[in-house]
Amino acid sequence: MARETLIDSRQEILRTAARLFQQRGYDATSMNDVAAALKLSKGGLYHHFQSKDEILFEIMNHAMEITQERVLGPVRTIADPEERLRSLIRLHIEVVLSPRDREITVMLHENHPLQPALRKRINARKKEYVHFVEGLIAEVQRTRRVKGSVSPRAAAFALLGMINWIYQWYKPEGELQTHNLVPQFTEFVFGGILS
Amino acid sequence: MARETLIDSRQEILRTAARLFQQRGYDATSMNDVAAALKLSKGGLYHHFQSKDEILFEIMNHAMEITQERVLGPVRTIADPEERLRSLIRLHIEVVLSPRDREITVMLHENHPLQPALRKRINARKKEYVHFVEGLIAEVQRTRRVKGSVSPRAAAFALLGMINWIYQWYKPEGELQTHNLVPQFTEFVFGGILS
DNA sequence: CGAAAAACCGACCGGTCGGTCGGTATCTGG
DNA sequence: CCAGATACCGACCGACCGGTCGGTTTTTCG
Repeated sequence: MARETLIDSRQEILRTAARLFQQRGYDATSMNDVAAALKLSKGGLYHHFQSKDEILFEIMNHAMEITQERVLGPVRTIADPEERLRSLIRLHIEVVLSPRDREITVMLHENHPLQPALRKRINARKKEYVHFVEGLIAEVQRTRRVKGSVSPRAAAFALLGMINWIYQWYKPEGELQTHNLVPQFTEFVFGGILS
Repeated sequence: MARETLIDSRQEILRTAARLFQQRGYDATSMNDVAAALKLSKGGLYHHFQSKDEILFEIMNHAMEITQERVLGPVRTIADPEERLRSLIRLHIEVVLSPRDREITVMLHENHPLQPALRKRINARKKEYVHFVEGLIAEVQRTRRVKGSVSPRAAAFALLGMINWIYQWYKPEGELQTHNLVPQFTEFVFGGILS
């Protein structure tokens, strides 16, 4: 079972690294820190990954896969466009706030440290997602026969901005929590502050 | 004019440092980089600032002052609440996108590197701003007699998120530019995607 | 003009960083 | 049980980082 354990090790390293990167930031976290948190030496850590860059890239890639599986996947099965958008908002918020998935926050925050070649690959996947949201919004507007003073593109960026920014201010012990954040942000998207 | 030139020097250093921090990130920019960009030696740079921390803190402080002067100041003179909010949205977007004010982007992105004591002071000023927006939204909802399914607090975070996130995707050469971004985001805030 | 103050230089310091490498322990399949 | 592969260790490397300091140039102003 060499193959399996190697994959498992890599996954566990990525999980721990993602946690540390989110807590202290990528640059402020040394490979020694990551190794120590795994009760490993730095040399041992380099047995599994070639570079710090590779770890960050894999974390971000994993984050995109999580988005694919936990947001896009479920959402695509929903027929009604409006319900599809509502679900996307809820699932996206849940993924951003999930304490299990620190990869997402790392992906949202740490683009700079990635070397250009790898960053381009991540950005390409991000663009796909924006396009999906844009198309979904356009579909909702069409079915509702909206005159559409807000272009789907601008609306998509606005929607993703308000959700992706959550990690900057969210405190689990605060008054705004997942269960009341989701309905309120959903209402905001559909009707603004005057709904 | 010793006093004046010293202040000017500091301001110029802050401007250059902010530019570099925004382009390469705070951690990836060394004090040598900053000094070189100013045609200065590292020793000469340390004649004006005690530490890299201090520079980052001053940049962020400056960013808050810019917000105060260019957004809150003008906005306060407007009597009508709805018009006040519309102006705030426009001015805030313009400040985020202004190529002159890189301090804003640095403040938005680089909270982690700041040492806790200084970070708390910046966060306090940020909170004030959120409160102001929250109050303004509440006022608009009151004058419009909205039943208010979206709390002013959630709406304020949504509004600030969609605007503060702009720096993550905005490209000056893209199809979405300041002049069409402002009206569309404004519409989005007041009426969501169905307006 | 001249002296004090401000601005600046560049060599240097301790420390840490990402990454390497030769060797050892541990595990696995025959 | 043994041999080969895998996992891991820990000492080490060169580079660079933030920051210091003694000395030199430039500016200011009486």
